[in-house]
Amino acid sequence: METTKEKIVKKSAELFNTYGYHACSLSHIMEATGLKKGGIYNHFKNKDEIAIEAFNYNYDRVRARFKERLGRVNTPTEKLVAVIDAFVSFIDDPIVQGGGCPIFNTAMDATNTHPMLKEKAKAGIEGLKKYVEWKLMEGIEAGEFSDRVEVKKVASLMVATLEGAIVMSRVEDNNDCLMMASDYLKEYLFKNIIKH
Amino acid sequence: METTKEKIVKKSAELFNTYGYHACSLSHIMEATGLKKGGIYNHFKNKDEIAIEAFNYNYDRVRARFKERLGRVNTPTEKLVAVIDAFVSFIDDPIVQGGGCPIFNTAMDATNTHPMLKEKAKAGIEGLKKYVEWKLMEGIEAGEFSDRVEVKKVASLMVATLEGAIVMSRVEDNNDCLMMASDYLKEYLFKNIIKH
DNA sequence: CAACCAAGAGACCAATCGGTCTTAATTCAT
DNA sequence: ATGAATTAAGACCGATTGGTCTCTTGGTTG
Repeated sequence: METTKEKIVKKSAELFNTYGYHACSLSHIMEATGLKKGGIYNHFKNKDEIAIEAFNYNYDRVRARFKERLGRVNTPTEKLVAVIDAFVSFIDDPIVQGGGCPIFNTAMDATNTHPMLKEKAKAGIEGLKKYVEWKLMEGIEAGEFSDRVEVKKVASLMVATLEGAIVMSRVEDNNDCLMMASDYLKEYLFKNIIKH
Repeated sequence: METTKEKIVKKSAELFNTYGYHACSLSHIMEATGLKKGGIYNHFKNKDEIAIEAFNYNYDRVRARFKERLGRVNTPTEKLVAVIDAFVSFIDDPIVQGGGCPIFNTAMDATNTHPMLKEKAKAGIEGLKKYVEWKLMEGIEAGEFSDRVEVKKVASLMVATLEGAIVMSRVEDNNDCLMMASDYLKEYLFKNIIKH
């Protein structure tokens, strides 16, 4: 069974990701959880604390999604393709509910307005990049990828492209942009990363 | 001389771009303009109207930036490179003040919270893509670019990559990500778009 | 010079914000 | 079974939100 606190974190995580920190008020959280002020502030000392835990929850979910997808496949090439597909999967994630990538959303929402949250988002994006870098390195070490691959550059590019495409697909109300980015990156992968 | 209304629009445009619609209150606008409520609501009927005009102002500035940069060069190849450089220039634009691309920012800020503004941002991003598509077509017609270039796909990819990289550079407090994206896209341009 | 008019100050408003605290009810341990 | 501790309700708080309205002021025009 899910505790009350877990329910608050989960619902808030959805709300913060959909509307952003500043557009999501305590009344929204109260309505979504069916609780009143007392029931919420019994578990958290303020809104910031909810936001932080909500971000952690979302971040853990993102990581879990990657882990799950990468667990299904074996070779470095398959794993990199799975990374791309994991990003794509955020567009119609039933939990994320058309909200896009929670890490990137938080980054944008908090950059100039919420230092604590911004640092968390920054670390999150850094984590995402490291994850891709790691998979690239594995491929190089396994001899499957060219050792001339600029690991940091490619990882940075992949994350930027996919995150940008997620946002664009969201604002355009269709998946075209994200699918094109995904196709393109896979093409790039086979042409420029994988040894032949 | 700048009218009071122009001053309000300009200052608000900066504030909205830096903090987002929901994190920017009328008090912020009052402080930035040195005006009181009466002075502001004498020119606008509500906050939304200010936001819309501020967006238009920012959008016009983005377009002007592109036009200016593209006006300096002549060949299709140079023009495409100039498009990339124009995107890059948003990272340290003195007016944008580390706020990134106003169109993309508005898109993220408004997508699930402000339908009117979202539509404007959507149209703005569409406009950006069309602009790049246009420059690609010019290059193809001039015989300078390969006619096998998938115009829509490349334009979408370029915008997504650069916009994503701008956000990432902003949250990481350095230009690395954006510069890598810029380098990469230029490389891609010379390898896969330009005829040899 | 007088009349007028647009511009801006700032008091005022209801609604909402995040947050506190008391109180009632429930659960838990003894 | 009883006492203690946890849980949530909801009244309440000051600050701030977007927005209205009245009044003063400074310039323009007849």
